[in-house]
Amino acid sequence: MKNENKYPIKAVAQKTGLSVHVIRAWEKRYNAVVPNRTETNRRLYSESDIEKLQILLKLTDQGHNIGGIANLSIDELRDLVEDRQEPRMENYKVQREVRQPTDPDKYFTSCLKSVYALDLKELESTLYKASVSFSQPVLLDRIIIPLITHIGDLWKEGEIRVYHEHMVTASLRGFLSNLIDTSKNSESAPKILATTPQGQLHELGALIVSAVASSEGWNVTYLGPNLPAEEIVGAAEQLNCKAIAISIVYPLDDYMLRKELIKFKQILPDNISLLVGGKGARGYLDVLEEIGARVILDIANFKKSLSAIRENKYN
DNA sequence: ATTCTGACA
DNA sequence: TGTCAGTA
Repeated sequence: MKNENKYPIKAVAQKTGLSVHVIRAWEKRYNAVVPNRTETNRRLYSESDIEKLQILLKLTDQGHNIGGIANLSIDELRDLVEDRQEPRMENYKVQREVRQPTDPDKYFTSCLKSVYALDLKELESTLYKASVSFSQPVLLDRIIIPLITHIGDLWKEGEIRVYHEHMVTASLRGFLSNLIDTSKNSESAPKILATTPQGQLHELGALIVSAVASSEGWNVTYLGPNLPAEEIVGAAEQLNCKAIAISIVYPLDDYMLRKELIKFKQILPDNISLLVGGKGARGYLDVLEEIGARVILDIANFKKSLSAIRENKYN
């Protein structure tokens, strides 16, 4: 009857928001959480292990040093968390309930259900709830991006209809643009343009890019999908952008798109970086190399390119 | 494919 | 805290 050790370290990382490295480091350095092991030496965490890690994260976010609190018991840690604005109020009941459903996976699943049901209201309301429950990185990495890539896969396999994708697009366009302009304030922030090239109607990838760039501190202008190269470059020049991000989904070998991409080589000023991402980008590696574009294969990659561009003053 | 340890930035 | 190497 010992079924308490269910979670491999990656699952724990996802549920807590800590990286697997930090989880191991806290164990090695402070014995914060010392899980059981499998016969092959892999860590297996219990529910209470996870709960302790969640509380530790909360406390370190509040300014506590991990070294000072790592050895405390779960109960002692709980006490530290509760003393806040209204220390002697009896809302500890409420606190318990709010803490439990804090799993991004649940929101992701719920969003997906809404898509199948074509329930736009439900989808938007779930997204909204998620946006107030999680930090922007968690929201993007654990809910929005998985949702979009999942929808993309389903669409490619013919599991869903065009109108499903349109619904998600419509809903996320509004939602993400909120996310984007609430955080773009600084005049000094580097500017980036996000769009899809002519012929590319699927804008979800460009929306992700916009959201990620925004969360990385860029001033994002989202132009919507299906724009000719001249227009994209023109807008980027007028806005004085350091970078242009375009997203390509399909097909993998579109002659018109190749032509369109080559135009960039002629009209793109060399002080503007061109970033090209999306599942479809792989089909155009040769052209992209020729026009000097950076190919973006995943979000982590994209973030790195963004900071690289920001560093190099001359791009 | 995932995780583990240890070294290093 | 992140990343890389070399294993199991």
